[in-house]
Amino acid sequence: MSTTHQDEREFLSHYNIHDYDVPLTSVDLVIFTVREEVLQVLLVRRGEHPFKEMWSLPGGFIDIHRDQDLEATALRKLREKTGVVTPYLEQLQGFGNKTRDPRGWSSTFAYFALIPSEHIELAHGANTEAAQWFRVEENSVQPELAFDHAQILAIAILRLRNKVEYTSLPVHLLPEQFTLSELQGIHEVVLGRTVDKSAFRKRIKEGNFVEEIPDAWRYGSNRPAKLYRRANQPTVYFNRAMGGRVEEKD
Amino acid sequence: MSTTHQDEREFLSHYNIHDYDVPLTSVDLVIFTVREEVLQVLLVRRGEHPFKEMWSLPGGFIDIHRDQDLEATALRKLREKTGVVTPYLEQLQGFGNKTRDPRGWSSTFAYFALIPSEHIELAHGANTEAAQWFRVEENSVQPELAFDHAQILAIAILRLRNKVEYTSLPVHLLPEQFTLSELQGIHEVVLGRTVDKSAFRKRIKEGNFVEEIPDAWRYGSNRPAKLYRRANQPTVYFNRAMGGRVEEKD
DNA sequence: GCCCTTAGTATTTTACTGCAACTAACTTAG
DNA sequence: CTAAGTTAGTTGCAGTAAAATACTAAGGGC
Repeated sequence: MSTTHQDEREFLSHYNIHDYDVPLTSVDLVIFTVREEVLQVLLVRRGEHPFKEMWSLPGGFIDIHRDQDLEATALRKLREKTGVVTPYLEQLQGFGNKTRDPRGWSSTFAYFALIPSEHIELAHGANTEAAQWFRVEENSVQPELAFDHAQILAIAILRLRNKVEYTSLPVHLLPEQFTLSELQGIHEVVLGRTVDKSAFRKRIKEGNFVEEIPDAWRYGSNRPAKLYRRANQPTVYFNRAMGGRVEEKD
Repeated sequence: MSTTHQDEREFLSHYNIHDYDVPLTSVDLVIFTVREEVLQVLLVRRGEHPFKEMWSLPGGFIDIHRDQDLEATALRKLREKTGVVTPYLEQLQGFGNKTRDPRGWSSTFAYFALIPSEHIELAHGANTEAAQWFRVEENSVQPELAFDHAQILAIAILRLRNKVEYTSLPVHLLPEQFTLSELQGIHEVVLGRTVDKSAFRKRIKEGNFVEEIPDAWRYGSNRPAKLYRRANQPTVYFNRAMGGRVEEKD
């Protein structure tokens, strides 16, 4: 046993990653928010080769000296671009093949973040490396994207729609305080269809993932609405979609 | 534009990954089957450092010269260990941090495979690198595992149970021909509870992911059962669990 | 003070699950 | 040859939950 341990120390002292042909490994982010009543995604204009000057998902290489783990890399990139430090963040999926990056065999861990639209300070970066919100149209975005980022985005949109349908996750797209109608609106914007009010409110009551803010109301030119905030709960999963119809054009 | 392209060529001709500190990147596999009426997972005994002689998930480094993409790496490893060439295979999740591998910052793409238990030729490899099936007990397996493989396995088991509950995926754990009772048995073994027969058969009918084999029956000492095979359909998702009770001990 | 609008609740109607009983088709024992 | 035992597969019913819709509540504007 002790021999094995000594063997291992011996082995490690001679190990050098630069002796091997390894792939590039990066982390990319799909950052969603709802602005102007519409789902939007954050893109950055690339300041360097390859794909210089094309729009792409924010991301970059793992800094093996500064980053403890993959999530730390993702959070660092998110913070650099948006200033947001406590987003909803989950891993989307890995992508890796010979051809996605002209520099060589490349793999990436794609992450998926939700942030409220308010108080976001986008990174400018002198002309290049600028960040900007783009509207999500159906399954994609208007500009052509670098690498295989269009594919990653499409998968992220699917995943988002699915999670909005089946989990309590949409609360992360709203600011601190919100009304139930606003939360329902988020559902409708992301899913692209109306949602039944009583089914929606029943889910809210049963899920316990939001709580009333005592004595807080949003006033308008009609009956005031109760204000809610996120409860300190992990994501809740529901096993059914909610009722609703696809909106008809009129 | 042409200038940008020339710039990019210039840039690429000088790019050398060995100039950078990069993480290790590997692919690991969680291979499930149902044998002896019980869920089992394939492990290999490590023949080399680090963690020499410990049990671990099968896997290894991406061979950037032979592997087209991540899935190709996963399929190659699966084939080397089991001989199986057409498994059900999906990506589980990525794992990566500073500490999981003593050789340095390491990331892995974990895959999740289902294979039928029949006709599997396990790799022997002279004493070391031997592959063996282990019973899944609750959320883990009896031997201690190398790296963070116990964590990866636990997540894979959760994912499997969830998918068995909500998708048509269990068909991939059975051989070419099977009866509906056998398929129901797979559900019960993986989920650890009984499943209602009529709810189960209703799901089968609606899902269209299996088809009757004409004139084929399994005979026993009682009424013969119709034989079925997988239909050529992608995985079907259901939005409800099926009825059933947790088995009571007697 | 009435109307309009949005918030929020109650009721009815409809569909489907969960459960259990039932029939079907074979083998084996006597 | 028949009865018993076992597993395959279907049917029917009752309780429950979801979808649809009608309703009440509470403000502001005029």
